Amino acid sequence: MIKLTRKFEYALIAIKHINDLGTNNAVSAKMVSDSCSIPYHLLTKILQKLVRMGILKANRGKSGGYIINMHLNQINMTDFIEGFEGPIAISDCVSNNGCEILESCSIRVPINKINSNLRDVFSKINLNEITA
Amino acid sequence: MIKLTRKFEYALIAIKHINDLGTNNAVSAKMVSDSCSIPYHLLTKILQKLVRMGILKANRGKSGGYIINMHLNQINMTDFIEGFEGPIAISDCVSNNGCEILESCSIRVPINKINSNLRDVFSKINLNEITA
DNA sequence: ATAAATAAGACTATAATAGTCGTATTTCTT
DNA sequence: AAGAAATACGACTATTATAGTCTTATTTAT
Repeated sequence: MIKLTRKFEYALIAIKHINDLGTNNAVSAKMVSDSCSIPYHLLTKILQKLVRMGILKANRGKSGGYIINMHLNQINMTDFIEGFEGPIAISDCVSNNGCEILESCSIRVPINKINSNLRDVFSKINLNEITA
Repeated sequence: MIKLTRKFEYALIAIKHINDLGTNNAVSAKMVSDSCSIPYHLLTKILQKLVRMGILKANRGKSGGYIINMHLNQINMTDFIEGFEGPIAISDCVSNNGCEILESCSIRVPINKINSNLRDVFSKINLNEITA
């Protein structure tokens, strides 16, 4: 119900590991995979997404790897979650997506309020607090 | 990732409907099912759980049904969620349940902090605010 | 050239959630 | 006493979401 996906956890762990090894050294997916016990191919897809999000920068080719591309204290968790997983929507009615009883739903308003509260909580936490 | 289960939504909708029809009239599962478009057999299991939680009281036999058994303003969402779905644990490490890298996990502390924040948010919302 | 790296998409496996079905039990009504 | 209408409960199936694997292409330092 309210549980981070494993991919999301892997993303946080990978970011921390890459961040720990310094801003100048590119860290390869293999290194992260070995150090953090994350399945290699799954990890590469996660890292590629983080590159597309602008959080990591990838150096291709031999002796390539990933480096941190943004200041982690400038990325809040709401943005990070929504960039990684899509909109925070505890119920379909929040995003108007596929709810069949939208018109008649009796709890739409409070559900949306809770959703808004959750976004607020996450927006006050920055990535650097997690990878610190 | 952070999404209410449909069962949980059904529970809220059902509680509201039963509450709306008054404290004295028992409301049958069939009535709730028809009014709220919730699959009957699924609903009955949900209602039975709410009875076990003490939120509803069931009258068995003909002309039986369910009535509200607790003041909804005395039930906060943390308790409700945890009674209905189990402990709020955004990650396995929160509950020490089945996480294989618990010892070496680099993000355990901040994850637990976020989990605690979430429980706080939910504990400030009472059931009556949702079914109001 | 070659080795070691990222990129990307198709595919499979597993787990969680949702929904169905059958049967037993209770109790009001007649 | 019988029947109808209700809750109780467990076993089963279907669907969906998540996790993980495999293959191939591309890039680049040495």
